[in-house]
Amino acid sequence: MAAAFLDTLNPEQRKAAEHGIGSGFPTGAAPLLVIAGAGSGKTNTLAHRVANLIVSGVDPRRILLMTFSRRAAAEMARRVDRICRQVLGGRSGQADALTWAGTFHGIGARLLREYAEQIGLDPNFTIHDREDSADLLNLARHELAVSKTEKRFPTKGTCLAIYSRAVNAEMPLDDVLRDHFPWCATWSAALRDLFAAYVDAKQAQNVLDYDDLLLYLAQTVADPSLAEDIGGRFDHILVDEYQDTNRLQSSILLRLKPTGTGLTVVGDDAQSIYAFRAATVRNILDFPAQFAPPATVITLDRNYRSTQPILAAANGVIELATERFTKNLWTERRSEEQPELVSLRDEAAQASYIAERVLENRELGVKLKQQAVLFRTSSHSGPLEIELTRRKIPFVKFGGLKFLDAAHIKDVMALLRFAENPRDRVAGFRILQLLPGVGPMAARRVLETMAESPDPIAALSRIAAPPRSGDGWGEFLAAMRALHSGKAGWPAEMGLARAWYTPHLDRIHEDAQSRQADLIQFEQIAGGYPSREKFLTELTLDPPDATSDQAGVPLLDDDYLTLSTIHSAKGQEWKSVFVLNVVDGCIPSDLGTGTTADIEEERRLLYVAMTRAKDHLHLVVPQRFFTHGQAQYGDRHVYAARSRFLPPEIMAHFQWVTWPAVVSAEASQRVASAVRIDVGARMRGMWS
DNA sequence: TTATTTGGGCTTTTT
DNA sequence: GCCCAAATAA
Repeated sequence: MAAAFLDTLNPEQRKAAEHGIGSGFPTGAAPLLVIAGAGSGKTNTLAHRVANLIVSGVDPRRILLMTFSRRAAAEMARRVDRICRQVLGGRSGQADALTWAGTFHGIGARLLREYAEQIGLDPNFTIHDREDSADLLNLARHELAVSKTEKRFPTKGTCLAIYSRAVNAEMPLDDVLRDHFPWCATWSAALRDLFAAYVDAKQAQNVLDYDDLLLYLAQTVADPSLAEDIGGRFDHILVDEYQDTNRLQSSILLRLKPTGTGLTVVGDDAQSIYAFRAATVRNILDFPAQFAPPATVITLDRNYRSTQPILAAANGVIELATERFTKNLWTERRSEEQPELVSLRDEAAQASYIAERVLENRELGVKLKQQAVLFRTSSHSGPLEIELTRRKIPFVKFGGLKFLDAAHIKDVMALLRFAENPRDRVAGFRILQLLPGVGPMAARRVLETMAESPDPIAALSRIAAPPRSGDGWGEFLAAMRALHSGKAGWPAEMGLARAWYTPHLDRIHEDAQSRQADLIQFEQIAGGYPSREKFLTELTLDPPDATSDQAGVPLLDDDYLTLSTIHSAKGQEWKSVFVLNVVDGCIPSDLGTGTTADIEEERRLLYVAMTRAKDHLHLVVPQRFFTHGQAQYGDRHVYAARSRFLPPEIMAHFQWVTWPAVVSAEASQRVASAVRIDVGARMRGMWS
């Protein structure tokens, strides 16, 4: 049965798409590892493999597809659907049946709700995001009174990072402290107590944090009969971006498919950039040997994305890595244009350079949507965002601060979550303190009374209004009861929540107006979800990750420039890519230069950024770099050196440019003398 | 007990 | 600049 739709693939891609399909099918596919370099058609290959499985008779509902983000999952489902329609002649609905596509965390949440009864979990658990987890940890921290000791105890954020790494790397606490948090090593015993209290609190409140979604699932499948039950629901499990999974995730996978039958993992060891989240490149490197006989390995090293000079430069960067990588990419896309290494004065010049080049590109026919600006740290794009706004160049920014992190959004989320799960103390603590006259003490008393009762909402109704809470208390009770009853239905409940919150918003925030606009947008987003539970769960696991200069998300047919952290740019590509601040201290980040492993990860980060470009690549090097930790327009700065990942020996891969081009003194003189301004009027204008 | 002010310490990437 | 904790005022 020659499948014509696979003819578009190259021989290696085709091998990956056809592996194990044939004799002994559908249960006989031996484990497969695909090492897929940047731009090697990885997503396309994986989509063809999934489509091929479906076309060959595998029930799509029995395929589990794990991706790194929901966006990636949706894209994969879309492509599979398209291929299936092509092959099966327009019969639709095949890929809709690809019901098990999502992130490890998302799949975990879904399976845990389904198996809750069997593992002693209340299926109505709510999920804490990182901030919530840190807040709960903080409450536990205060109760243990470790915050009062003479020497400063690690902050809640650090505590959570330590906890999270121990869980995700499946490492003992002391090893984690030694390897990653040596300055906290003296707190080992106190941290252990704190984590124990944290776990107790989560269980008493019926909440799970991100790590629990994996941890509970791992514990569930540690039971052989449950593992067989869950693993048996899927004939095939495919995992994308395997280089960015951690030990805990690989444990889950191996317990689901101990023999590796039906297992496919895809990834690129050279693009591993999530070690800070306990991802380990060992997962992908050690994968084949986990099985007997070992997994088949297929390498895709032909790059279809970038021109040869861009690839040569990227290969140059990654070849200097201390660890040898498994492959070098090659391409047949010739070009005369080398990547540019642009040297300029400071970040302000960097911003105008990019604005100008972006517009110039657009004149030449490259739409804004086909261009992107990438950076190591979200805040690095600040000056550029101001410049773009000034020049009215529309942009959307990915990564960094999220919509959901804004205080007013979190307030409304907390109210909804408290109604969903009245035992969720972090949500309750936040909401109660919004009421005038209610502070930490009053809130604590209310929550404690609720916690003791088998029916917390009834208990809440009986509590006497805290002194000085006024009308606020009655209104709060009414809102809580209405929301908890669920009578209004979804998304009407969102309107209810917003109506309750609006007076508080006006009272608390100066800029209530713009925040109110956010909330209206938030209500619209809510309408896209079928229920409150789905809304809360999915928004926590997959928050909208873009912010833009315009109110609301731009329409899909609008043209806009993409600004993104390098991490958030994973898997994407643009015709023209600019990388900001390719300077020691930014790439590598001065915070990430502790160990060799840290530095190597930063090198891969630059490699990932460079390999996003198809035709044009600009690495920008500002010579003067303003340090943070000071007022805006302060002048503390350092003279930055070009990133250590661009040493002299690979400079031949780049074309050097300085900007602005040197102008003769005479010309600049003429420009200066033509300018006339009234400084006095401007001074007076400052006060009128 | 709550609300507001002040001073000191830290400052990344994300499911 | 932002978060946090301690100090101070209501």
